[in-house]
Amino acid sequence: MSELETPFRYDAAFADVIERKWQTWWQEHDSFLTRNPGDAGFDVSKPKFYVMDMFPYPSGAGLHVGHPVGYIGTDIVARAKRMRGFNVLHPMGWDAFGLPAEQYAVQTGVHPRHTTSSAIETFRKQLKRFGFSYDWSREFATIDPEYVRFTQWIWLQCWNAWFDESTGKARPISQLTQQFETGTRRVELSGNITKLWSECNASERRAAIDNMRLTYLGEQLVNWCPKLGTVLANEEVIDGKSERGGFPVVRQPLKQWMFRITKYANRLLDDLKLVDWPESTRTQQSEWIGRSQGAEIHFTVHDSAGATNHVGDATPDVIEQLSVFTTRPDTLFGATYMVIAPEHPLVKVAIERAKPDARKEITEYVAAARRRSDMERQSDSKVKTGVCTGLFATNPATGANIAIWTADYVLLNYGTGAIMAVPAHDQRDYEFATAFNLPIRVVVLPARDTARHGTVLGEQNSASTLTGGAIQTESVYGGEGIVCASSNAEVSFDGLTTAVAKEKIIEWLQRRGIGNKRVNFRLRDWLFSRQRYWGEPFPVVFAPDGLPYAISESALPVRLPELEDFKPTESDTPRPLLGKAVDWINTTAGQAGVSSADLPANTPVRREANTMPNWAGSCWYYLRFCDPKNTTRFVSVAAEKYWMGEHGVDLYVGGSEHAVLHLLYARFWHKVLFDLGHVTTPEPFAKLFHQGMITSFAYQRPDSSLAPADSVEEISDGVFKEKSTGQSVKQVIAKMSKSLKNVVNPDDVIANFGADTFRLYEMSMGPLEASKPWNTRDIAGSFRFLQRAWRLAVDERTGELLLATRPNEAIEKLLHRATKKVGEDIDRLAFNTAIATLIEVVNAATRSTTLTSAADGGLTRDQLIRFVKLLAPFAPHFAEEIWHKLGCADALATASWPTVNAALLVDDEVELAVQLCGKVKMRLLVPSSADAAAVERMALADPAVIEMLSGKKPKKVIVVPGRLVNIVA
RNA sequence: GCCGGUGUGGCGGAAUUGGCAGACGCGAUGGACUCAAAAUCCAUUGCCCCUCGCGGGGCGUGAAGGUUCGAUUCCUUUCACCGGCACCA
Repeated sequence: MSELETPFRYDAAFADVIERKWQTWWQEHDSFLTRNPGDAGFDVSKPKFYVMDMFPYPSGAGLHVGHPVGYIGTDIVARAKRMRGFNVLHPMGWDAFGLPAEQYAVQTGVHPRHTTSSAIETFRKQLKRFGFSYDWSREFATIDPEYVRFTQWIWLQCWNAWFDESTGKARPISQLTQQFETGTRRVELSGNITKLWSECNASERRAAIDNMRLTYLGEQLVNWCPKLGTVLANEEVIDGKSERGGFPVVRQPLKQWMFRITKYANRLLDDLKLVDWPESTRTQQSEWIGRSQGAEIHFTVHDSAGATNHVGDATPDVIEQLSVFTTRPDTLFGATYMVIAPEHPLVKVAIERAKPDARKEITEYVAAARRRSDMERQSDSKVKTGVCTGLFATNPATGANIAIWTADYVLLNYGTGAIMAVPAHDQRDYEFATAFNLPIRVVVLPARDTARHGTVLGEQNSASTLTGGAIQTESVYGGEGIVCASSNAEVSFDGLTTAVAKEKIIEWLQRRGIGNKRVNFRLRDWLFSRQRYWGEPFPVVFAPDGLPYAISESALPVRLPELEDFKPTESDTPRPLLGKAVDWINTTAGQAGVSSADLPANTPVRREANTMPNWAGSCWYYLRFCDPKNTTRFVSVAAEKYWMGEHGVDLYVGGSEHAVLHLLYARFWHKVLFDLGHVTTPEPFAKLFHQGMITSFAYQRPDSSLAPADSVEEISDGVFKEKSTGQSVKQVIAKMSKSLKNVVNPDDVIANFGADTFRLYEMSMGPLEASKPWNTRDIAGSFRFLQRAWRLAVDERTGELLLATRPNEAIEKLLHRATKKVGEDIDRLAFNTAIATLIEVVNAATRSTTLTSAADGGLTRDQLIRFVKLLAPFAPHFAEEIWHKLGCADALATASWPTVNAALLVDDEVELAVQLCGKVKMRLLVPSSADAAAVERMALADPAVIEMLSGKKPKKVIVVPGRLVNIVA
């Protein structure tokens, strides 16, 4: 009945109609088509703004309410920037290679291409329903052959480049060859031998070059599951068994492509200061890179525990050298034993030399350590395990004979895979030493305890009393201080501060030729091979001699072969799935596209059967968006220069889970491209922002297990009971998950309220960066706001505009304030407060309107135009509908943002709080022009203030103009 | 264990640079309109106390201290929750 009376009411069905109408209209009018420099209609005079989302991996499950959070945020920014006169690049695409599609193919036989393209269809359709202002003409997926072609091209750029340490930059391999040929650089062979290029044979020359390329073949341990026939990620391995199926997993070496990202460690670290990123993300990256300064020290290893207590005394049989990296060379005199990683080559030597019992013990320990995943080895930090190798080393400072142990708390891939253990000054070494009764020697005293002397402590950690004073060793002193007990016949470092001692000891080590200064990074080279089907093939083949040859650029892209069956085969040795494509693997150099200058065309070759990881496609997609249709270059020079500008992408929004890997890998590729002159900015992303997670309510039972949302009912406000048992449960916040039945589908929400309401709701939930619980009950607030705004502007009975004939002064002021506030809030991505401001405008204007005299209240035509512009970035369909009702023919998208009249931002009078000793007692109206002295006079003259003071003399009066007066009496 | 983050009404949150704590929304309560309901509009809504009422007072931003005329904001200690993760030598 009411629907008959108000056919133009803003309800879900009406929202659906206008939203689809304007989405079609925008598409037909190319409203969001972005022109590149050189295109017809490109406006050179406008500044650029490149705002981008982290593109999604389209999963079969479709969009989740968490996906749009960031997309709505960037869309608001994109729309506001357009209205402020920027050329805006706002693209969307698909990260489309990935494991889920391949696993689905294993189960069903459906080709990943089909799974992926139907998931893309779903995602695109769902995203389009939100009315995002993407330039859909730039859409692409990382699986598109033209995109793969340039992903492979970038890999070839790395193949054809080397890192020149002298300039700290990548350069083309041709320049390296030139240096060799002219003799400016000698060829380094193993064992510190160098040769001239002319003295080298062909294979030495080839090795010299291959050893310098940014991408190289390296042997790496992988978690191979013979039964599943696949390599597993660390997280997929539990207790040495596969997560799926519980089959045994072995760590096996495998030759794979690597990137020399470590060459860029310094630049990746230093350039973090060039970008406007969240501090926490920059910290995470810099900790991941993990630069630490210290020394490398070489110890001599022998297999006798023979007494060699003095420097230069008896020289036992020296077997090997053992190098360690330490950040605390100043504690060398305190090194009372050494530990090597179970995978360290020296362990093999120890096993060979050990007696049968010991040999068994060591072998078993190493085997056990190898079975444990990295995660496991690193998580239980309390219990230290290890075995003595039977080998000994000489501490070069004390001359002492110290035992070499192996323990899994030392990792092979950090530093040299070996440490000198200083139990008095390192927590882990201390725990290990006390567990195995190893000696502890104090060599650093906190600065204020310099009167004490250090010496070798007893075996136990219990307060060891020493001559000259007690040094408590229940607590390890890991800080800096004053060196003690650090003298030998040659030198003394006693009394020096930690910083000075470090320098002096390194000098001494260098003089003796047994150590040097070294910077170490935690960052490791990037393993870039996967034994999967659904990834980019490498543009490389192997000749009969086993050496790799690059496929020439003109032969790109290398396409994946068709496969019928995606099931991996059981195997004891790791092998890539693509090995099944026998006909594809075996080809000739000519067919594969290797230049005949490198290999004769009829040479039989084998294709690389590994594929690239998921990261490859996401490493450079922001560049492709600048010029996605280019068939001759990965991006045109002009488009890259214009859209990337001086600092790169102006705003990049995505989840903080990508804080390290994706964002570090993309920076690395970008820097390589920068060094080779293909891009113009040193960094890809100027400003980064992480949107928060959308969580959901979950219900916790008294035993803290969680009950599915659909099994719980709300008895009264905030009181929940489980339906089946009647047990009361507590409402808590949890991640959305299928098992908890608390996943919200955005399609349902849009069907019930419309896309504009959805956008407003997600943006008003709280700060964009915060994680927030979805609460369906609250959506009504955003919906009612739009309904109220609609009624303010439009007669629900007739559909005609309701316009005031004269402006209300208070509303005019409010509108100017709102214009300023909304603009500023969009700039700082504070959309929740911007929306609150818009609500205030509507509420104020609504209140001044009575139902019968519309013409006197509400907004004037001019005010409504401005209001609709402010609302447009948030609720674009709604705004566009009213905009066109107002008689405007062009798209609201490019209308100009309203200007603020500064004069209307100030009031004649302001209300100040009057405080007595910091407590608000009353309020006082003063002219806003009054200065501090005048305000003080007025306040003290106010009768209420005089009464409040009751004769007391004010000691001090603080006036904060426009805010408050504080009288201290 | 370490690092990072967050704690503000019944709920989501606001307070941008040390200056009136609780904007805005949800929920709740009362009223108007209606035969009635929905919708809408109006009012109230941090907690506690005094008061028939008008009013008035106290407490209050996880907890305890500190700095300051003044602290949600700065400092110290501490608790809880969330996220990440390394035994990094």
